[in-house]
Amino acid sequence: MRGDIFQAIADPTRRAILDRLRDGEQPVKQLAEPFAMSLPAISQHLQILCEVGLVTQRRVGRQRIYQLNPEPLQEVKNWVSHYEFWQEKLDNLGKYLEESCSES
Amino acid sequence: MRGDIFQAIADPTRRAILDRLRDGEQPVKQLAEPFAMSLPAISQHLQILCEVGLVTQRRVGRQRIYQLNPEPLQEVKNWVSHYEFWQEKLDNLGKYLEESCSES
DNA sequence: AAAATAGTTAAGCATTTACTTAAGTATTTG
DNA sequence: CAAATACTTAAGTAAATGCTTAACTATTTT
Repeated sequence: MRGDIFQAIADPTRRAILDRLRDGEQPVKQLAEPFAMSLPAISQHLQILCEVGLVTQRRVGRQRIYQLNPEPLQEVKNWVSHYEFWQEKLDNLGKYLEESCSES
Repeated sequence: MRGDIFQAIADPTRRAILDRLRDGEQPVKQLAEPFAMSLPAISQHLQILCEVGLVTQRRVGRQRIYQLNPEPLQEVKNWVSHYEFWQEKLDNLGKYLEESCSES
């Protein structure tokens, strides 16, 4: 299970594919339908999702059925959760001044 | 606040910088210290983090103090949370067969 | 005012990424 | 068995990414 999960979910198309798979397992063609993109492109995205374990595949006839496996998202959840204490802290502090990203 | 937050946290160096900032606000040089990378590289990463709002900066003398602002991580948390129902569902189903990513 | 410090901005470069089209592999159907 | 279907794999490409070094800006120190 190589590949980085943060990298895997960085691409909006890949996130949309995962979102789609929440409606249930689906063959590639059906999955690809809403995207303005070639089938190979989707196939490649699925490969990447598979490599980090976010999807699994199985064959049914000439179709490949892809299924969601959200378990690797735990790593993301865990990482984000480290910042929740901070969130509260900020909430308690109330509003603060927003600084720009590049003021000379 | 342009830029994609999923993209921003996709890079391991950037995540490490954020992790570091949990210990408190810091000037660039101090932040950069543990990384085997030039100062401009860190500065560029900070720029990207700033653009998605994950850090804010302020000047103190000739230093730029960077501070963590975890609020934008809420978007990530929200997205991931959509998959928690799924997690439970899988847990209840128990173990299932792991398929490979490329079996012919 | 000159030199040092802290950092950014600019320019260039190698790699990776996200596609594309074309060709190949299974499987099923006529 | 030939044609169609559902993909994947391969090869190529343009654009984005993550660095580098060199030059610039702002502030402080001497």
